Amino acid sequence: MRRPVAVRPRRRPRTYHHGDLRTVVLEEVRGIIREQGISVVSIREVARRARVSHAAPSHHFGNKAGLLTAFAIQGYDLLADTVKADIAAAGATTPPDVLAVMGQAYVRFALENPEHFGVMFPGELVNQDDPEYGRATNRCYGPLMEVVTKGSAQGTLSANATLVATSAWSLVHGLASLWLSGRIQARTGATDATALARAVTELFVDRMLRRKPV
Amino acid sequence: MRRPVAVRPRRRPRTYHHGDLRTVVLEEVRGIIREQGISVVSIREVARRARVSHAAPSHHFGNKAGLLTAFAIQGYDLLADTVKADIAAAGATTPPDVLAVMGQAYVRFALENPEHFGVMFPGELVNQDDPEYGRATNRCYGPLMEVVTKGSAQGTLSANATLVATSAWSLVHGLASLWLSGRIQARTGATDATALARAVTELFVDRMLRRKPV
DNA sequence: TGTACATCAGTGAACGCGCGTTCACTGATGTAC
DNA sequence: TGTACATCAGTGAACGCGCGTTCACTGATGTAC
Repeated sequence: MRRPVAVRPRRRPRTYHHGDLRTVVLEEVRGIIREQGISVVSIREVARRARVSHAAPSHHFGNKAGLLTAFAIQGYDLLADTVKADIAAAGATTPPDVLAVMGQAYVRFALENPEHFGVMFPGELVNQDDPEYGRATNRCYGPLMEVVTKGSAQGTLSANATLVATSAWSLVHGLASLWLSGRIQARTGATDATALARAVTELFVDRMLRRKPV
Repeated sequence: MRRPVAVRPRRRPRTYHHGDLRTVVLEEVRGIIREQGISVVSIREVARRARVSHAAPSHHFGNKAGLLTAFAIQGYDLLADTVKADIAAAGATTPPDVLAVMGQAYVRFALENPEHFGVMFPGELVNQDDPEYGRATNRCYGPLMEVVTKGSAQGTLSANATLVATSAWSLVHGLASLWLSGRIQARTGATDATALARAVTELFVDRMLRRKPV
């Protein structure tokens, strides 16, 4: 079975040690969700796609909850990176501008990574006690709280900053969720999610954050 | 096994025909989700709780997708009823007022029926081709489109009414989702969802719908 | 440069379980006469 | 009021399947000397 001649040609004749199995397994999780849905994710299916024995993923992630927790953590890190990069790219500095960019980045992340987004939020699948999980979520919420606090102190955001932050977050989260479930397209005929996200976000910022009070 | 003397005391010695199995099964679906999570829902578990053979639910719903579709349909009907009742109770008549009430009713529905809410929106579990499903969702979206169209024609809602409607829907959907996942409580320390929903909705209506333009 | 050895990553077999679906059946109900 | 019969609702056994987890193991790697 381990002879150089390939008895099972599709079986990778590579080394015994995979090299980067952890990364590959997380990619396969994503692939399964994208192609077949989250209910199909299993340790055995993921191992099959990665061409390793089904005990190998358990070796890395402990159990199924550990696997999905790792996938969710990857999602939070990616979200934090996306938001950070977009703020830098837009050169946004004032709290209202930063908030507007953050909102669009949030939606962009969800649309580009629906597989992660769908695992990060229901929460039922994930081991929320994992300290890495807490660290990763803090990387996302920290910047939001920071900008809201700053804007509140400066007076560039209205006094009830927490309420505004909650509204902003709800707005973009709901927009992303409804778009991903296909409801918005079905009901409004919209086809360009990015344009819609920009319109919704800018409307919100203009009206709610009084960027240019008249 | 069917003698009057109860061999298995917990087994209902009732009639062979259950009488209202369909209703009971849907209640058990709700119970399972509430107590153990949606991943635990299965035809066999639902049958166990209803004290019938596991073939009985299949007889009513065809298969598992049929069961969850029926549950989602029940949710949409309940949502439509909730919104309708709240509008009537509030005596709202102008489009902005109606929209504000609808938003709060949407959140109230989600908070009071998290089990249904969680099945209605992911969509992966549900047979969306079911004509009853289409009917039930139309009962929900119809009134929203109606009030937006009316307000747009009257001029009581801003011209880009579809954008406002999408924003409103996203806002309350996101608020409900994030609250149910526990994120908002964890991050803002809020404890009263109803009060928060009122505050968010009223802020939105006041700023976005220009009820009293200054 | 070579060797011994500890550590690590992945294997493969085994376990017990709960699941969805199907099917011939049977008990109960209700309707026609 | 009684009877025959069609229809309906629920039964119980059987099927094959994929799953998560565990465990003794083995091949590969890397480090100390």
